[in-house]
Amino acid sequence: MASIKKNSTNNINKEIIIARCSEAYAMDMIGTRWKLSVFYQLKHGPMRFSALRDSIGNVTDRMLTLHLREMERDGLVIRTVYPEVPARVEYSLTESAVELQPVWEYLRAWGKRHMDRQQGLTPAPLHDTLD
Amino acid sequence: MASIKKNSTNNINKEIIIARCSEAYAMDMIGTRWKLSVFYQLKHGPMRFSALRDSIGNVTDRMLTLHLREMERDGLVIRTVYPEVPARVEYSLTESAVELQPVWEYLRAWGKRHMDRQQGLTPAPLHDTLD
DNA sequence: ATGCTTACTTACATTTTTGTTAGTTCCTTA
DNA sequence: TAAGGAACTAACAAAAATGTAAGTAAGCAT
Repeated sequence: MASIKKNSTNNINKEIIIARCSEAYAMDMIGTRWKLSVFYQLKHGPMRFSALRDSIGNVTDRMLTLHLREMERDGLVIRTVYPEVPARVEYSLTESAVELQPVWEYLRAWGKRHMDRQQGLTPAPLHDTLD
Repeated sequence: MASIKKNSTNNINKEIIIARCSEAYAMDMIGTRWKLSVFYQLKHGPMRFSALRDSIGNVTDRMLTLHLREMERDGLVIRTVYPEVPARVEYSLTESAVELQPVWEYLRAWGKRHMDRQQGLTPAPLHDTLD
């Protein structure tokens, strides 16, 4: 998120998948840590930076900024600066972002169903756990 | 994916989000590099490990194994071993995984629309790029 | 006994994402 | 002149995901 090495195998694989698969393109754009929270908070209208940060909780300024910047670049949020003092900056969802709503709803329902199905039959953890 | 530190801030944040938000739970389970490709390939029926690897292309044995193991643990794929020689192992989608199909379809359409909207108006890259 | 194939595993290296801490800038009010 | 709040940015550190290269087990054919 801070700097990317264009010709790493990692990045090349990512771009190959994205190029041939719009689902992957979409997933890549919406799948990182704080983006879902941003969608969720902005669902009912614009919010300023600090309100967003406080209502999400647990995000640092830096993390929120990084994710918002990516979302802005990707056409998912709009950033509006009001020339007041102290500064007021509001974020809102774009048309495209609003159109993702059905996905969240479906995934929410699916998630609940699946979680229930998995109850009780969850096997041992897959990875080593330190601590 | 190899080892996770239970009480890192990173992991704790992740678990907080997952705990209060089934969409996040779902996204967490389906959002890593090769999983979408696995869903896609297995859509029409079971496949053996090598076929999966070859049809995805660009995956290494290790990466494919890791992702399949997670998906198995998470109730998304079923692993069936046929006691032949050389070994034959087939992977297939679970009910739950099949029920994700609408999501892929929606995201595919959304991805295309959004990609078009973004055409031409793509600003400069967000991050530094080395090389 | 050796080689062959499939489906892995191991040990290690690199890249990417996430987090920590401490600034900075702008203008305003005390 | 100093303090203050909002919205950041910079430098650095840690954790997690991904990739590379080589090796392993099982057992049949040679």
